[in-house]
Amino acid sequence: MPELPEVETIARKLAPQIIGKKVDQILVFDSKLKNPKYKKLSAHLITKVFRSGKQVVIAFAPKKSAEAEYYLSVHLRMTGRLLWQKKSQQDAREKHVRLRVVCGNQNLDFVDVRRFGTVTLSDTLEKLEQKALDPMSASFTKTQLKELIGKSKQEIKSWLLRQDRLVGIGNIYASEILFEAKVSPFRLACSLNDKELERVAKSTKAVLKKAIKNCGTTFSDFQDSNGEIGNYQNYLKVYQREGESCKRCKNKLIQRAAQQQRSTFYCARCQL
DNA sequence: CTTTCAGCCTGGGCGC
DNA sequence: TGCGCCCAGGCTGAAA
Repeated sequence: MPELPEVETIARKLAPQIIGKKVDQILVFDSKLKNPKYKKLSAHLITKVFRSGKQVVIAFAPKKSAEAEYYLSVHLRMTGRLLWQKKSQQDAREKHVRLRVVCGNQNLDFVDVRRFGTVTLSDTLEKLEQKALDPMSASFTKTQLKELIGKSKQEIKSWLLRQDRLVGIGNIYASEILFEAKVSPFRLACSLNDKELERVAKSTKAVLKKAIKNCGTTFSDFQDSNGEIGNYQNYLKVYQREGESCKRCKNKLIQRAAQQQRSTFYCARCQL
Protein backbone atom coordinates (compact mmCIF):
# COMPACT_ATOMS: atom_id res chain seq x y z
CA MET A 1 0.00 0.00 0.00
CA PRO A 2 2.23 2.80 1.10
CA GLU A 3 4.90 4.63 -0.84
CA LEU A 4 7.59 6.92 0.55
CA PRO A 5 5.28 9.70 1.85
CA GLU A 6 2.97 7.26 3.63
CA VAL A 7 5.88 5.38 5.23
CA GLU A 8 7.46 8.69 6.30
CA THR A 9 4.12 9.72 7.85
CA ILE A 10 3.79 6.45 9.72
CA ALA A 11 7.34 6.67 11.09
CA ARG A 12 6.94 10.30 12.18
CA LYS A 13 3.67 9.71 14.00
CA LEU A 14 4.77 6.44 15.53
CA ALA A 15 8.09 7.73 16.88
CA PRO A 16 6.80 9.91 19.76
CA GLN A 17 4.26 7.25 20.71
CA ILE A 18 6.61 4.34 21.14
CA ILE A 19 10.08 5.72 21.84
CA GLY A 20 10.99 4.87 25.43
CA LYS A 21 8.53 1.98 25.68
CA LYS A 22 9.77 -1.31 27.05
CA VAL A 23 9.05 -4.51 25.14
CA ASP A 24 7.54 -7.41 27.09
CA GLN A 25 7.38 -9.85 24.21
CA ILE A 26 6.73 -10.29 20.52
CA LEU A 27 3.73 -12.36 19.47
CA VAL A 28 3.51 -13.79 15.96
CA PHE A 29 0.16 -14.85 14.51
CA ASP A 30 1.29 -15.62 10.95
CA SER A 31 3.54 -18.59 10.22
CA LYS A 32 5.27 -16.67 7.42
CA LEU A 33 6.59 -14.21 9.99
CA LYS A 34 7.88 -16.69 12.57
CA ASN A 35 11.39 -15.92 13.76
CA PRO A 36 13.02 -17.34 16.92
CA LYS A 37 15.24 -14.26 17.17
CA TYR A 38 12.31 -12.12 18.29
CA LYS A 39 12.81 -13.51 21.82
CA LYS A 40 15.93 -11.37 22.07
CA LEU A 41 13.85 -8.19 22.02
CA SER A 42 12.20 -8.87 25.37
CA ALA A 43 13.02 -6.22 28.00
CA HIS A 44 14.61 -3.95 25.39
CA LEU A 45 13.63 -0.31 24.99
CA ILE A 46 12.50 1.29 21.74
CA THR A 47 15.00 4.06 21.05
CA LYS A 48 14.37 5.18 17.47
CA VAL A 49 11.79 4.98 14.70
CA PHE A 50 12.56 6.08 11.16
CA ARG A 51 11.97 5.44 7.48
CA SER A 52 14.46 3.66 5.24
CA GLY A 53 13.20 3.43 1.67
CA LYS A 54 9.67 2.11 2.03
CA GLN A 55 10.41 0.40 5.33
CA VAL A 56 9.67 1.51 8.86
CA VAL A 57 12.67 0.74 11.06
CA ILE A 58 12.42 0.45 14.85
CA ALA A 59 15.61 0.41 16.95
CA PHE A 60 15.92 -1.47 20.24
CA ALA A 61 18.52 -0.95 22.99
CA PRO A 62 19.04 -2.83 26.27
CA LYS A 63 18.70 0.40 28.27
CA LYS A 64 18.12 4.11 27.87
CA SER A 65 20.78 6.02 25.90
CA ALA A 66 22.59 2.78 25.02
CA GLU A 67 23.54 1.86 21.47
CA ALA A 68 20.81 0.05 19.56
CA GLU A 69 21.36 -3.70 19.51
CA TYR A 70 18.59 -4.63 17.10
CA TYR A 71 16.65 -3.11 14.25
CA LEU A 72 13.21 -4.36 13.31
CA SER A 73 12.40 -3.43 9.74
CA VAL A 74 8.81 -3.59 8.56
CA HIS A 75 7.85 -3.49 4.89
CA LEU A 76 4.13 -2.84 4.61
CA ARG A 77 3.81 -3.78 0.93
CA MET A 78 0.20 -3.40 -0.19
CA THR A 79 -2.02 -3.56 2.86
CA GLY A 80 0.24 -3.45 5.90
CA ARG A 81 -0.41 -1.06 8.77
CA LEU A 82 1.29 -0.36 12.10
CA LEU A 83 -1.17 0.47 14.83
CA TRP A 84 -0.38 1.59 18.36
CA GLN A 85 -3.37 0.63 20.42
CA LYS A 86 -4.70 -0.35 23.81
CA LYS A 87 -4.95 -4.05 24.52
CA SER A 88 -8.21 -5.35 23.14
CA GLN A 89 -10.19 -8.44 23.93
CA GLN A 90 -10.64 -9.30 20.28
CA ASP A 91 -8.88 -12.25 18.75
CA ALA A 92 -5.85 -10.83 16.97
CA ARG A 93 -6.34 -13.00 13.91
CA GLU A 94 -9.83 -11.65 13.28
CA LYS A 95 -8.34 -8.24 12.63
CA HIS A 96 -5.47 -9.58 10.49
CA VAL A 97 -2.92 -8.84 13.17
CA ARG A 98 0.21 -10.68 12.01
CA LEU A 99 2.73 -9.59 14.61
CA ARG A 100 2.34 -7.83 17.94
CA VAL A 101 4.93 -5.99 20.03
CA VAL A 102 3.55 -6.08 23.55
CA CYS A 103 4.53 -3.07 25.69
CA GLY A 104 2.73 -3.00 29.04
CA ASN A 105 -0.94 -2.38 28.45
CA GLN A 106 -0.47 -1.29 24.84
CA ASN A 107 0.44 -3.11 21.64
CA LEU A 108 2.19 -2.16 18.46
CA ASP A 109 0.29 -4.26 15.94
CA PHE A 110 1.44 -5.09 12.44
CA VAL A 111 -1.85 -5.61 10.61
CA ASP A 112 -1.78 -6.93 7.06
CA VAL A 113 -4.79 -8.21 5.13
CA ARG A 114 -2.98 -9.54 2.07
CA ARG A 115 0.03 -10.91 3.93
CA PHE A 116 2.54 -9.47 1.46
CA GLY A 117 4.28 -7.50 4.19
CA THR A 118 7.64 -8.57 5.59
CA VAL A 119 9.39 -8.10 8.92
CA THR A 120 13.12 -8.57 9.39
CA LEU A 121 15.30 -8.35 12.45
CA SER A 122 18.89 -7.27 12.07
CA ASP A 123 21.68 -6.42 14.50
CA THR A 124 23.27 -3.76 12.30
CA LEU A 125 21.93 -0.88 10.25
CA GLU A 126 24.26 -1.70 7.36
CA LYS A 127 22.38 -4.89 6.61
CA LEU A 128 19.18 -2.87 6.20
CA GLU A 129 20.61 0.00 4.22
CA GLN A 130 19.56 0.27 0.63
CA LYS A 131 22.02 0.59 -2.18
CA ALA A 132 19.50 2.72 -4.04
CA LEU A 133 19.21 6.49 -3.75
CA ASP A 134 16.54 8.13 -1.61
CA PRO A 135 14.84 10.86 -3.67
CA MET A 136 14.41 13.04 -0.56
CA SER A 137 18.15 13.10 0.10
CA ALA A 138 20.26 16.08 -0.94
CA SER A 139 22.31 13.92 -3.28
CA PHE A 140 19.31 13.31 -5.51
CA THR A 141 19.89 15.71 -8.40
CA LYS A 142 19.38 15.81 -12.16
CA THR A 143 22.98 14.66 -12.64
CA GLN A 144 22.52 11.74 -10.26
CA LEU A 145 19.26 10.80 -11.97
CA LYS A 146 20.94 10.82 -15.37
CA GLU A 147 23.71 8.61 -14.08
CA LEU A 148 21.28 6.16 -12.49
CA ILE A 149 19.23 5.91 -15.67
CA GLY A 150 22.31 5.37 -17.82
CA LYS A 151 21.32 3.60 -21.02
CA SER A 152 18.15 2.03 -19.65
CA LYS A 153 15.59 1.33 -22.32
CA GLN A 154 12.77 0.85 -19.87
CA GLU A 155 9.82 3.18 -20.12
CA ILE A 156 10.32 6.03 -17.67
CA LYS A 157 7.21 5.14 -15.63
CA SER A 158 8.48 1.60 -15.10
CA TRP A 159 11.97 2.90 -14.40
CA LEU A 160 10.71 5.17 -11.62
CA LEU A 161 9.27 2.12 -9.86
CA ARG A 162 12.67 0.39 -9.72
CA GLN A 163 13.58 0.18 -6.06
CA ASP A 164 17.12 -0.95 -6.87
CA ARG A 165 17.88 2.50 -8.32
CA LEU A 166 15.59 4.94 -6.53
CA VAL A 167 13.73 3.98 -3.37
CA GLY A 168 10.26 5.04 -2.39
CA ILE A 169 8.34 5.82 -5.57
CA GLY A 170 5.33 3.61 -6.20
CA ASN A 171 2.47 3.48 -8.66
CA ILE A 172 0.56 6.58 -7.53
CA TYR A 173 3.48 8.98 -7.29
CA ALA A 174 5.13 7.73 -10.50
CA SER A 175 2.06 8.92 -12.45
CA GLU A 176 1.85 12.17 -10.49
CA ILE A 177 5.55 12.96 -10.91
CA LEU A 178 5.49 12.45 -14.68
CA PHE A 179 2.39 14.62 -15.03
CA GLU A 180 4.10 17.38 -13.05
CA ALA A 181 7.22 17.00 -15.21
CA LYS A 182 5.17 16.98 -18.47
CA VAL A 183 6.89 13.79 -19.57
CA SER A 184 5.01 10.90 -21.16
CA PRO A 185 5.15 7.67 -19.13
CA PHE A 186 5.97 5.76 -22.33
CA ARG A 187 9.19 7.60 -23.10
CA LEU A 188 12.27 5.43 -22.86
CA ALA A 189 14.26 6.46 -19.80
CA CYS A 190 17.47 6.90 -21.83
CA SER A 191 15.71 9.23 -24.30
CA LEU A 192 15.08 12.03 -21.80
CA ASN A 193 17.10 15.17 -22.49
CA ASP A 194 18.69 17.35 -19.82
CA LYS A 195 15.69 19.65 -19.51
CA GLU A 196 13.34 16.74 -19.07
CA LEU A 197 15.61 15.06 -16.52
CA GLU A 198 15.71 18.32 -14.62
CA ARG A 199 11.90 18.47 -14.60
CA VAL A 200 11.59 14.85 -13.48
CA ALA A 201 14.08 15.37 -10.63
CA LYS A 202 12.39 18.57 -9.49
CA SER A 203 8.89 17.13 -9.76
CA THR A 204 9.93 14.05 -7.80
CA LYS A 205 11.10 16.19 -4.89
CA ALA A 206 8.12 18.54 -5.08
CA VAL A 207 5.44 15.86 -5.32
CA LEU A 208 6.89 13.74 -2.52
CA LYS A 209 7.46 16.77 -0.30
CA LYS A 210 3.90 17.98 -0.71
CA ALA A 211 2.56 14.48 -0.10
CA ILE A 212 4.58 14.18 3.11
CA LYS A 213 3.29 17.59 4.22
CA ASN A 214 -0.24 16.28 3.71
CA CYS A 215 0.45 13.00 5.51
CA GLY A 216 0.24 10.86 2.39
CA THR A 217 -2.58 9.60 0.20
CA THR A 218 -5.52 7.57 1.45
CA PHE A 219 -7.72 5.55 -0.87
CA SER A 220 -9.02 2.54 0.94
CA ASP A 221 -6.90 1.49 3.81
CA PHE A 222 -3.83 3.61 4.40
CA GLN A 223 -3.80 4.71 8.04
CA ASP A 224 -1.12 5.94 10.36
CA SER A 225 -0.51 4.54 13.85
CA ASN A 226 -3.58 6.33 15.24
CA GLY A 227 -5.84 5.07 12.48
CA GLU A 228 -5.80 8.55 10.91
CA ILE A 229 -5.76 9.08 7.18
CA GLY A 230 -3.78 11.31 4.81
CA ASN A 231 -5.00 14.21 2.66
CA TYR A 232 -2.94 14.03 -0.50
CA GLN A 233 -5.72 12.26 -2.45
CA ASN A 234 -7.27 15.74 -2.70
CA TYR A 235 -4.22 16.97 -4.63
CA LEU A 236 -3.79 14.12 -7.10
CA LYS A 237 -3.77 15.46 -10.67
CA VAL A 238 -4.01 12.26 -12.73
CA TYR A 239 -4.14 9.17 -10.55
CA GLN A 240 -7.57 7.50 -10.75
CA ARG A 241 -8.92 10.37 -12.87
CA GLU A 242 -9.45 8.51 -16.15
CA GLY A 243 -11.81 10.39 -18.48
CA GLU A 244 -11.70 13.58 -16.40
CA SER A 245 -10.32 17.00 -17.35
CA CYS A 246 -6.63 17.77 -17.12
CA LYS A 247 -5.99 20.30 -14.34
CA ARG A 248 -3.38 21.98 -16.54
CA CYS A 249 -4.67 22.04 -20.12
CA LYS A 250 -8.38 21.57 -19.27
CA ASN A 251 -8.92 18.94 -21.97
CA LYS A 252 -10.78 15.77 -21.11
CA LEU A 253 -7.72 13.71 -21.87
CA ILE A 254 -6.71 11.98 -18.68
CA GLN A 255 -6.11 8.42 -19.78
CA ARG A 256 -5.29 5.12 -18.22
CA ALA A 257 -2.92 2.56 -19.66
CA ALA A 258 -1.30 -0.63 -18.40
CA GLN A 259 2.46 -0.79 -18.00
CA GLN A 260 3.88 -3.98 -16.44
CA GLN A 261 0.35 -4.94 -15.41
CA ARG A 262 0.02 -1.75 -13.38
CA SER A 263 -2.23 1.21 -14.16
CA THR A 264 -0.62 4.42 -15.35
CA PHE A 265 -2.57 7.69 -15.57
CA TYR A 266 -1.50 10.60 -17.74
CA CYS A 267 -2.69 13.55 -19.82
CA ALA A 268 -2.47 12.69 -23.51
CA ARG A 269 -2.15 16.38 -24.42
CA CYS A 270 0.43 17.83 -22.10
CA GLN A 271 2.80 14.97 -21.36
CA LEU A 272 5.17 14.61 -24.29
C1' DC B 1 23.96 -7.67 -18.01
C1' DT B 2 18.76 -6.15 -18.88
C1' DT B 3 13.84 -6.62 -18.98
C1' DT B 4 9.43 -9.15 -18.51
C1' DC B 5 6.09 -11.74 -16.12
C1' DA B 6 3.83 -15.00 -13.06
C1' DG B 7 3.16 -15.51 -8.39
C1' DC B 8 2.49 -14.25 -3.70
C1' DC B 9 -2.42 -13.24 -0.72
C1' DT B 10 -7.12 -11.39 0.62
C1' DG B 11 -11.16 -8.63 0.13
C1' DG B 12 -14.23 -5.13 -2.08
C1' DG B 13 -16.96 -3.90 -5.89
C1' DC B 14 -19.15 -4.92 -10.03
C1' DG B 15 -22.30 -7.34 -13.45
C1' DC B 16 -25.20 -11.13 -14.13
C1' DT C 1 -27.89 -13.61 -2.14
C1' DG C 2 -24.47 -15.81 -4.74
C1' DC C 3 -20.90 -16.48 -8.11
C1' DG C 4 -17.26 -15.25 -11.01
C1' DC C 5 -14.37 -11.78 -12.49
C1' DC C 6 -11.51 -7.67 -12.06
C1' DC C 7 -9.02 -4.63 -9.35
C1' DA C 8 -5.75 -3.09 -5.65
C1' DG C 9 -0.47 2.32 -3.66
C1' DG C 10 4.80 -3.93 -3.96
C1' DC C 11 8.36 -6.96 -4.76
C1' DT C 12 10.86 -11.44 -5.94
C1' DG C 13 12.84 -14.83 -8.65
C1' DA C 14 12.88 -17.34 -12.75
C1' DA C 15 12.90 -17.02 -17.58
C1' DA C 16 13.89 -14.79 -22.00
